[in-house]
Amino acid sequence: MAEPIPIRGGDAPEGSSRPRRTSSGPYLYAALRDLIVRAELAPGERLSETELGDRLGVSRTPVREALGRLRDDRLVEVRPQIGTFVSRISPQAVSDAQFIREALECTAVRVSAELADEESMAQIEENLRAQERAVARTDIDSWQLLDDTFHRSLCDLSGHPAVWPVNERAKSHLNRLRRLSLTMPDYLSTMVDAHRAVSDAVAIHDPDAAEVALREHLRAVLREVPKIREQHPDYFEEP
Amino acid sequence: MAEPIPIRGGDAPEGSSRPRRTSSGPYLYAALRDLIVRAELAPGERLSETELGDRLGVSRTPVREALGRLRDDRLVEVRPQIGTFVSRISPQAVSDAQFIREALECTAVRVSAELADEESMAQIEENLRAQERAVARTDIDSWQLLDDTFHRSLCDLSGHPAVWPVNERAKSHLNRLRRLSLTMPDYLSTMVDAHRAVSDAVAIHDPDAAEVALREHLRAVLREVPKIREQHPDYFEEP
DNA sequence: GTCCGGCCGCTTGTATACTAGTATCCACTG
DNA sequence: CAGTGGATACTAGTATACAAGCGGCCGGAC
Repeated sequence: MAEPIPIRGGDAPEGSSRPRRTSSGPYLYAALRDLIVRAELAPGERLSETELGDRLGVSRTPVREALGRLRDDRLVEVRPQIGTFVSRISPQAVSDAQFIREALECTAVRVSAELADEESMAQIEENLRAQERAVARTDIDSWQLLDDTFHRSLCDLSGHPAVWPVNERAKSHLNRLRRLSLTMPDYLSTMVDAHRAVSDAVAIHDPDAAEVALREHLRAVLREVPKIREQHPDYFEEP
Repeated sequence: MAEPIPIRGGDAPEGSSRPRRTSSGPYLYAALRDLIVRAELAPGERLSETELGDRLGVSRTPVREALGRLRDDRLVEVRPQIGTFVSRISPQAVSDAQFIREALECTAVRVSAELADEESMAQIEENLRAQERAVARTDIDSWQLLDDTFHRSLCDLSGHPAVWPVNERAKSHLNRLRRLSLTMPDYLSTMVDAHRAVSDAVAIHDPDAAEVALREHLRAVLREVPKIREQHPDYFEEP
């Protein structure tokens, strides 16, 4: 790994005086999680608290705070006196994450289908059009952000804002898989079609159809697992 | 609050040499969460990292680790340069927690109803009998532990061990409510009856009945909210 | 050549020192 | 007497020093 600070999206723009009074923990957590999900920190890779601190321009303390949260997410494994390692992809963890995501999002979308109002649906429609534009120019990064916003909007529509953060933390394992499978050609447009199916069902206040469409869509990622495992066998756990 | 270490279940029994090499963070987290759920640390109460460290016999560092996790759970609110406070009960947070719990446990119990085997059901049956004994002698503490085990067993039966930790973290807000409402007389036996209804439905592999029974059971706690709010108005948020 | 043992460098966990920002209280001013 | 400004005693965030354990490496013995 290189030396400087490879944090995505640019680091603190406001001057170089690093010592803010607001905790940098959440920032580091998001940055490291993103690096892990993008496999820029590869599964199995060893992480050094001191080295991460140096590269990120902070001391071990906030780094440890971020690593602690990543450990709660099971994205890293901390072995005392030995080291901290990026978790390998565990089929069980992926299955569990899928279960949690389906349970939360599908339950939420049922409520959302009942509560959906014109304004929210207009926003979601706008998001869908932006997805189509991103797909047209094969802009995977933009699409992935829009995808996240889409799912989050549907979830928030249920009126339970605390659900998404929980879902997002559980979802990391799936994101990591998806990140490795996004090379497929027709993958993106298929996804957008599925999104529109869910959106349409919500718009006409049909909870059953929305749930079915969403569940089907969510399971698409799982079907990529065997291919990915074949491409990157060292990214997976032994058993 | 008193001076010494009021940690429930006794503190480290092995000698007094505190500096183990295994992190005490999870231990402190569980201990503090328990104190908050039991309202021994009252909603709105100010927590001092230094004082907690002194009372628990550790320095600020592991205390901060535990408080960070509690902050993720929204059980404490950290205001930089001001202080750390036990979160007041937020109706929105309770509603969100209820949503998450219903989504996870009800989805899990459907799978569990399909997978249930003789041995697991025998264990659950044993747990139910223990619950009845605990209720018979009005042993609330024991019952609450058994109740937790019951729900966890049903959840784990689904074959997704990672679900319960997520559910448990989200569930804290509900536990705090329940802790305040457990004074009701017939409450306990009603609960055990509801448990048995769920268990029976799972035993005969009836996902629909199991889900309905569980959902109904889970919503029982919510009905206590108005009473509790009347008894402890200062435990709740302003709006 | 092979195997065993001790040293050394690394790791995480913990304690402590330091920084900067907030609120409170009290003295001083109008 | 009322109101305001500043010293002060806190707070959390961060950096750093220290403790203790594990693993690899190297040298020596057989």
